[in-house]
Amino acid sequence: MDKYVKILKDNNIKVTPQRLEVLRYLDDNKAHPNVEKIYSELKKKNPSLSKTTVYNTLDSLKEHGLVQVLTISPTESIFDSVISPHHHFLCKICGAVIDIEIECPYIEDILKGGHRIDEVHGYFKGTCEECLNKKEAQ
Amino acid sequence: MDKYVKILKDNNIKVTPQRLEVLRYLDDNKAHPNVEKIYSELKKKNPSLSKTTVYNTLDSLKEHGLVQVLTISPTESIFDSVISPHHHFLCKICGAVIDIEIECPYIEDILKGGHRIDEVHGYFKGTCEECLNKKEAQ
DNA sequence: TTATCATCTTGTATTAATTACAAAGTGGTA
DNA sequence: TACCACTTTGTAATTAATACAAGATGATAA
Ligand SMILES: [Mn+2]
Ligand SMILES: [Mn+2]
Ligand SMILES: [Zn+2]
Ligand SMILES: [Zn+2]
Repeated sequence: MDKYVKILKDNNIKVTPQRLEVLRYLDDNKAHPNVEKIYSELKKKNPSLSKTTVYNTLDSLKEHGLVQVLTISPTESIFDSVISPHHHFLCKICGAVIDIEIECPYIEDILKGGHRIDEVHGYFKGTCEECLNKKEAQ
Repeated sequence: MDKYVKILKDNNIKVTPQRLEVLRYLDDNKAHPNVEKIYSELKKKNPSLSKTTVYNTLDSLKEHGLVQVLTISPTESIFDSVISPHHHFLCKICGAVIDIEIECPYIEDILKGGHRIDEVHGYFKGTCEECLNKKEAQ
């Protein structure tokens, strides 16, 4: 059985071509795309694709814990099919979102508090190495 | 000299009644308000206040490092006049944003990497203690 | 096989946060 | 007092996200 068909079936999500394509796109593109990027890329292969379907599919994948939604950008949600805990860096010049492979060491402490924690996000914002080099070259 | 007048002058921001009121509001209200909250509260005292002015003022305060902008909510920016590094918890039920008094221990390591880091955000999302208790009582 | 029915996709309309812009107001300086 | 740069205000425009209804799809059961 196709890898993505199995993922959807295992999560009791009905298998549709649109959902398979979104899932495949996220798995193949780890560069933290936004909705517009996912939509415009998939629309090349399937011109009748609706942006509403992309939103609905991403909601569904999120509800089943198959993607995480990052709020590192102040203007839009971006999507990450890597579920394992890691941090992110946002370059405020070029907009790139880069993985930072660290994990919050306080989670155990926080979990002892009264709140129930479902998501952990570590965000750094600044200027990426590439943009720093470009600026220096000027 | 008034505390807030001094803050603005020290940062070369022209002193205006609107800016003083925004600054005072943020200093008095640590509950992480959004723009709408700041605007509607200040409009009670100054009915001619424009929301654009609130946006402009918050931008200016942010540029001068006098407030930090949290992107913990997927729908809106929220503002924190506490600049010292601390983490935040968002209750996805009631929307409350609560301070978590911990600091990222990896900043030194990250700073050794190639990116320039200007902002550090630690976000936890889930259900707050109060909402958990309410649910249990049902 | 065919009818039924819930679910999904699509396209459009709407909402809501934010930004753009221009006109009017304000205040310091020459 | 006149000038000028900056600020405030109100409105229009933009844009991400959501709401909604009509048509498509596909599994199930008669
Ligand atoms: Mn990632
Ligand atoms: Mn805070
Ligand atoms: Zn960059
Ligand atoms: Zn709560």
